[in-house]
Amino acid sequence: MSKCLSCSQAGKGAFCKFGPQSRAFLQSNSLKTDYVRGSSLFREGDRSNAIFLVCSGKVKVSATSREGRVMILRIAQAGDVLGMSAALTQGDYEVTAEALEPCSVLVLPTKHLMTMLQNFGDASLAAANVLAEDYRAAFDEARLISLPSSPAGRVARLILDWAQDAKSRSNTFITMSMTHEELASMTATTRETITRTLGRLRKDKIIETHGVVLKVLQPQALERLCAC
Amino acid sequence: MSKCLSCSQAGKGAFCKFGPQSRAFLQSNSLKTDYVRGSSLFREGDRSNAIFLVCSGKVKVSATSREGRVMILRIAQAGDVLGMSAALTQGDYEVTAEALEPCSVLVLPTKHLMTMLQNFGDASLAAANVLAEDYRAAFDEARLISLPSSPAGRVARLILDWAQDAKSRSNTFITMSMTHEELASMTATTRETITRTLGRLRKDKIIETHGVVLKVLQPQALERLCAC
DNA sequence: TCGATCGGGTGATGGCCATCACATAAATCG
DNA sequence: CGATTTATGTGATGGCCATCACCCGATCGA
Repeated sequence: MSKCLSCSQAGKGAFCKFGPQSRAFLQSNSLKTDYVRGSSLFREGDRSNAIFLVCSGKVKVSATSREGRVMILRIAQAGDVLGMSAALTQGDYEVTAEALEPCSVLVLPTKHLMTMLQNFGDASLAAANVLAEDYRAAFDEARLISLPSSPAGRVARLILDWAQDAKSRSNTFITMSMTHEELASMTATTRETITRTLGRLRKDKIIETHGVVLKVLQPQALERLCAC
Repeated sequence: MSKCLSCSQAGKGAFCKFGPQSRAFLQSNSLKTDYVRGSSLFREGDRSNAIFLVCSGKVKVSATSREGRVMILRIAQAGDVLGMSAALTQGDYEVTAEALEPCSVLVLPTKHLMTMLQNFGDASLAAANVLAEDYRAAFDEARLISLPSSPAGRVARLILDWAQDAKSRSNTFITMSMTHEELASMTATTRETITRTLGRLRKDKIIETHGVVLKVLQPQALERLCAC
């Protein structure tokens, strides 16, 4: 299996599986850029001019209200592509992408993206897959927020999603390297509620935490809490 | 300008602007189907086997929790395409699509969709645009629910979105043909809260309603309420 | 025409959680 | 190492809203 252009790993991302032609095109028309922790790849409202292929590091994708309330949509990792929707519709970025750790990113300007999509079939298929993933992420977020009736339920839902994710990597532990503040932004609640909810789950022996490691003791209890 | 295959209007949907070849392919491989009010085009969890091009009528797109809590993602109309994401990823439908009025729909089986995407460039571009729209709808929904801190704020946000939409059609009125129950499902709140919130907005002379017609008197007041 | 159903309006109540305030722990940095 | 920032924990309080209960009017179907 061919390796991803720069992830230097057999990437699972849609843009990691290009054939020789599209790969060469991507390589010669994109610019590898490094971002330090805290810097922005692009910001909500900026005119879109490129797509971003994450090669290493973690990128926080979020949207902000005028009041400063933040909604975290997802955490992108190696293999993920950011800014596709805005590039295709020639509009503004609808979200802000910010490096959570030092990141290495391939930046492909929109005009080259367009050329690539027109000339290489595998590239347009990959683009469609990227969009489908973006859609799923947004849909899952909407579902996470809408369906559970209470903040506590949303936290339970989030933990269950993580557990699912961990299990898919045959891992019994969840490594949660996010602050309570960030968790609050993902579940449309406040930091204090996150602290209290996690505390209560611990007290009730439903979860167990050791530093960043989180273990679910009673999945059914979480299911009951979120009820969705 | 060529007319949409079956909308019989200069459709604005991505699939309404096909060239002669892709149009002919679509026509000969899809099945025009009518749905009565209340019937389902497809249901959440069903195996995806086709995409649906709405030619006339309105279709409610929603997701449901096990408890029966409903999240309405959007109301699709003529020109909209449903089920694209599930078809492309060969997965299950993640939402339920239900006819709100008698609907006429073109049903294109997934295998023919795939053939079409591989053979016609304009079709794959259109598919990408459909996905981008789906993404925006889900994102907007997540944003609507996440960012305003209170149910009342979300209702205000929803009305503002409608006003925006109406203004883009140079219309000073909003025609709101949805029940309070449905509004509640769109804003993650309850019917009673919708009734009370609208009542209060009326009392405060912020909005005015006459039957299904709604008029915004003080947009700034709504902005202040939702604060996003 | 008359139930039956549905959409809408309203009161009472109680719990949850947002907000404010402050205290501690941990990490970062000079 | 001290000092400052960041992350977390916790109490008190009050308001909003989910829930339950009921009523009314309109619409629909037989």
